[in-house]
Amino acid sequence: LVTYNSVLQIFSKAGKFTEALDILAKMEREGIIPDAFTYNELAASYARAGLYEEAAALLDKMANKGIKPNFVTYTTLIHGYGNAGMIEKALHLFENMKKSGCPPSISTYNTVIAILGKKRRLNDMMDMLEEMRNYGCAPNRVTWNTILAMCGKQGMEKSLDRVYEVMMNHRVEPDRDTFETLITAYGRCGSTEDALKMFDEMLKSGFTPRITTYNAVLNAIARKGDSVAANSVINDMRNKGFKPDKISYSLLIQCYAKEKNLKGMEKIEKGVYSGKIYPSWIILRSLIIANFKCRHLEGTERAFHEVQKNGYKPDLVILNSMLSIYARNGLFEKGKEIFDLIKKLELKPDLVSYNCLMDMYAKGGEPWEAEQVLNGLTGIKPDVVSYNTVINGFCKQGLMKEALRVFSQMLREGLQPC
RNA sequence: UCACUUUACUUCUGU
Repeated sequence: LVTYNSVLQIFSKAGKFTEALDILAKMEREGIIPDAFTYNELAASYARAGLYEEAAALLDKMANKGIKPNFVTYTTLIHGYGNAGMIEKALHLFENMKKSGCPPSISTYNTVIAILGKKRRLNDMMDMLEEMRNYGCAPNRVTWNTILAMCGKQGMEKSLDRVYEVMMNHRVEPDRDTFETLITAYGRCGSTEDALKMFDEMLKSGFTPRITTYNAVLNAIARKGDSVAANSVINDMRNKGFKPDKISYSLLIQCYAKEKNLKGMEKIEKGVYSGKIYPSWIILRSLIIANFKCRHLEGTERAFHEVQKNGYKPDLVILNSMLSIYARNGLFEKGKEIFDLIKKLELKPDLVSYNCLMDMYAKGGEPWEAEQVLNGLTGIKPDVVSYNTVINGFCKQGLMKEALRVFSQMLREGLQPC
């Protein structure tokens, strides 16, 4: 049974569902009864892939087979809901878990806290910490790391300082993950100095950096667009025997973009397009976004072309960026092609896509067409950007009356002008 | 043999 579970785990981690399910079927054929581990592993792999419904369905399946879900099962499923942004479902399942007599573990609390933090529900998060304490569960290092990471993502530098201080006062020993979290968190708050300080602290505490550590440092530097410093980190890591990976390159690209340093970007592009640097999805995607941010049409198109050439399926962020840059350059036909491509790829244009489409008409001197798109939206609620786009289109043509008409329509929809 | 934190990118209007 353990052997089967291990094999199943390998397929699960690789995202190979069919193979994983084959293992399950094989177990049943051979009379090996799957246990909670088996189902938990399956649940985790569904959760990782964002298939929360399939994951949740396993609860019923387990019940049918007479296997009691344990706290790992619940934690996994709660995590799955959280990943998919289904926060209410996650909290609901957490309540059900307690009601069903399955006591939450510290990991369950950590999961819930992470979900609340991601959704910026800070008060609920504090409540959950309180509940956890009352429950007799002391925060562990993962809990602290979670809170530190959250402070960083929200850019709350003061809180970050404070939480770190409190953590120290509680005599919680930071580990390598803690330091990496701190480096990233300070970087996100815009404080490269503190990020570098944390890197020093980490070394002083006797931890050996890994590639993720260097990337965390690189991240802090890249946000400032200091490519000289970034390249010196790359050199450092090379000297320590680490080869920059795709994330390192991606960070370097972002750094150049921030700096509006097209020359620097070209240097990497040359490496990627000549095959010296492996054209991974992450790198090509970064190149599109970086060129897009620099409003560099040619570079954006080139990178987009490479994505397709290498057999990757562009996602909506990429396609919307293409729509946007074509709108900005008045390349109507190309924009239409992207819109068709979205459908051909069986993706659903989202509000951003439609806003770009409207912008294309608005900038092309066809505000009426833009308004038609606006009024033709089904299943998507236009937002302030949509209205602003159309209003702007009319204004550009000097059609103030029409602009005002759309403006009042927007007010009627209950949208606040800005 | 399973779960929680921990390195990249996140796109649209106006000024």
